[in-house]
Amino acid sequence: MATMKDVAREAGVSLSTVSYALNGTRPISTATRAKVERAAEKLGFRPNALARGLASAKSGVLALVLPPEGGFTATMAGFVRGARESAADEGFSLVIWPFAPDDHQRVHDLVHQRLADGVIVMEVYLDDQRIDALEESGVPFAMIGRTRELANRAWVDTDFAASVDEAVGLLADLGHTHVAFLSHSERSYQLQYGPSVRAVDGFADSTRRRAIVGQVVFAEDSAGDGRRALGAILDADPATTGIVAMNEFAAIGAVAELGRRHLSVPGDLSIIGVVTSPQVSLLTVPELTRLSIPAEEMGRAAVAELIDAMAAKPRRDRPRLFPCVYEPGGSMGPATTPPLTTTRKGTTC
Amino acid sequence: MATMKDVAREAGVSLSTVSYALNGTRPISTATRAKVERAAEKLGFRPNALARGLASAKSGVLALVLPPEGGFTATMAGFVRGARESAADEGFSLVIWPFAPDDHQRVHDLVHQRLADGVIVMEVYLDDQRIDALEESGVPFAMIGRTRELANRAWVDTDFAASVDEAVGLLADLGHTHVAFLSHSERSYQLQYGPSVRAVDGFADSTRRRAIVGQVVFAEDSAGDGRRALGAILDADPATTGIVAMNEFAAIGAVAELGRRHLSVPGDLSIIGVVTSPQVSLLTVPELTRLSIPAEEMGRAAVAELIDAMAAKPRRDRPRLFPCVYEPGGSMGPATTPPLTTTRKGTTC
DNA sequence: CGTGACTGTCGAAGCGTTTCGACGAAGCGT
DNA sequence: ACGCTTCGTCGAAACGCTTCGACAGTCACG
Repeated sequence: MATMKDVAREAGVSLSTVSYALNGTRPISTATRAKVERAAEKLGFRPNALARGLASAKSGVLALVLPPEGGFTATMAGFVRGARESAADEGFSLVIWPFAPDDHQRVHDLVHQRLADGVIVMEVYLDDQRIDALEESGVPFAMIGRTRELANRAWVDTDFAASVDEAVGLLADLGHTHVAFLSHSERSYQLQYGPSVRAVDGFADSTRRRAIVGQVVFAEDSAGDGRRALGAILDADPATTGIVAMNEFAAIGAVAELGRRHLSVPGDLSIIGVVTSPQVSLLTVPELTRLSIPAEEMGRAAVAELIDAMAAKPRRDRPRLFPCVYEPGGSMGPATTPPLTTTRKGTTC
Repeated sequence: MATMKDVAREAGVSLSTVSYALNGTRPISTATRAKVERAAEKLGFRPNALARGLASAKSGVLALVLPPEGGFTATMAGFVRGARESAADEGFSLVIWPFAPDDHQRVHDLVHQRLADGVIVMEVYLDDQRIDALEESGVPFAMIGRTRELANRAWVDTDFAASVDEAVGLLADLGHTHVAFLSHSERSYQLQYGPSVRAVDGFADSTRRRAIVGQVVFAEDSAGDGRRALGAILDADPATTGIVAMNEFAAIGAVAELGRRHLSVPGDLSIIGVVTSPQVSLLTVPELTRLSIPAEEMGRAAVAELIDAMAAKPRRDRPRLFPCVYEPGGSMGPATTPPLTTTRKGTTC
């Protein structure tokens, strides 16, 4: 491994000149810079990140904290891609730290060991002690998602209310008047998981404004519970012709259950996924019509917010609330009139 | 941030003594060690990882290289959990680097910048230039998966042949004589993606030995193509009563298609997943009976292999080929005799 | 009681960068 | 032709830790 000293000798200049030439920290004549660059190239010089970090008190690394439990969805992969790209543009490298949500101690440690200059935190709850802890210990951070209190915190988030409202609107335009919302678990709502709360509340609001008969059904993230949930929906309101599904795993079960009941999608019932990852929609037939999270864009934005926060300069004004993107599938159609209540009754029992 | 100098002053000993006391690098009297530890505790001392890394020429970090495309499955999450755990036991922290498979240049750079002492690489192909490149540039690494040539490389892998054979055996024991293998895409096979090749070849071998009529069907990783594949299977051999499914996404479609054809699982057809992640089996009803990858265990083993490789000491002897673990679901039953050829014919057209 | 082998501790020299202050050499206006 | 900036470069001091060599004490042994 060649060091800067080697480069300096090779180029016939001093150590500091090499540093200035390579980083552009101070003006250097074109001739000298060329010499230095040639020498560095020739020796295959790679700056030692540790030494650089030690001297400059910054590591050039941004960390994305991700709970290692329960896999990571295509959406998260999108965040990562976007964040990595944008971090690279700004001269940072992005790493992922696999920590459980409540492991803020470890995050704190690693940051204070200078293994990262700032962190991006995902899966944020409305009231999140992790965030409080990070803030208190002075770790620069940005959230994907947001806490209830936002005072000066850096964040980006999906616009759940708008997305759910758009989904309800699309169904309404097709003549649906009885619509159900297939939510994540009731537990996630009670724990004040931001997306759950905001989407459920947004749905209630949207249906009220649009004078649509709405119901919310909670389900675990599994196909099995999706089947059960579908039964619950039809039992509660047999006139239901549209489903807005945020719980994509349950949605798969719901579609399967419709098939079992000889109800067709979208002939008898329309389903639209909201805040879903594109990949999961491939797991139903027909492919789910959906409003997907603009994950890469959000990842990029999160890095921008973080960098502004680290610089402690006032944030540049840019969007941080992202509406979902409409992606057509085959699961939406006009409402059946009159609702096939009889057929359903027949198959339900 | 307190430094070691502060701790030394507080404890009334020299800098080096603090280092020895905290790291156990040299014998230190119990009294002194206690003093130092108390001082460190009182000041909330955290060693600066960069300085430590710079001085000792090791960073204390292991990196898991993971392609950020296409999400990451519950299986990968398992690798990460296991690897993290075992890394922590050995005094390393584990980070994830989101790099495309062919980005070995970046891996090389980061390692030579001393941002990690070694890397674990996943998703290895039988002939993999990435691995060649890593080896050539002297980066200590271990593979989850394995190349064709293994000369002295560190690896752990799933025992595909054994797992597929076990699945075939389970079906055979239930009386199934016509069994299909639902594989990943033909492209992955042609590109010599290790798991695809080993599983397909293993299936051919197993059916031959067991005198079972076997067929291999390739499918893309989507439910839609799984439906198509199911049709292809029944067209090619209407007597098929068992399916060994390695392609879990396609398996979901296949199950759905069976439902559409009024064929029941496991009444008419049995399906067993092999080398699957537990999570996906929740996406079918009935839940898929499966042989799952012992992901956490493999993650742990990979770290052990890597650490041996870094130390350049001969590897301790331990298993590195892991059979899958049987997890009962509801998708296996005795073979129907005689096969319901007629029913099938009726619904197929 | 001297000798050698440990023990426990210290001081200092790195590790490979960044960055501050200094200092000649030009270039400018007057 | 004179001082005054500005430009380009250098030397040296950090950054916070590890680790080598040295050196007093201790202890057991013959």
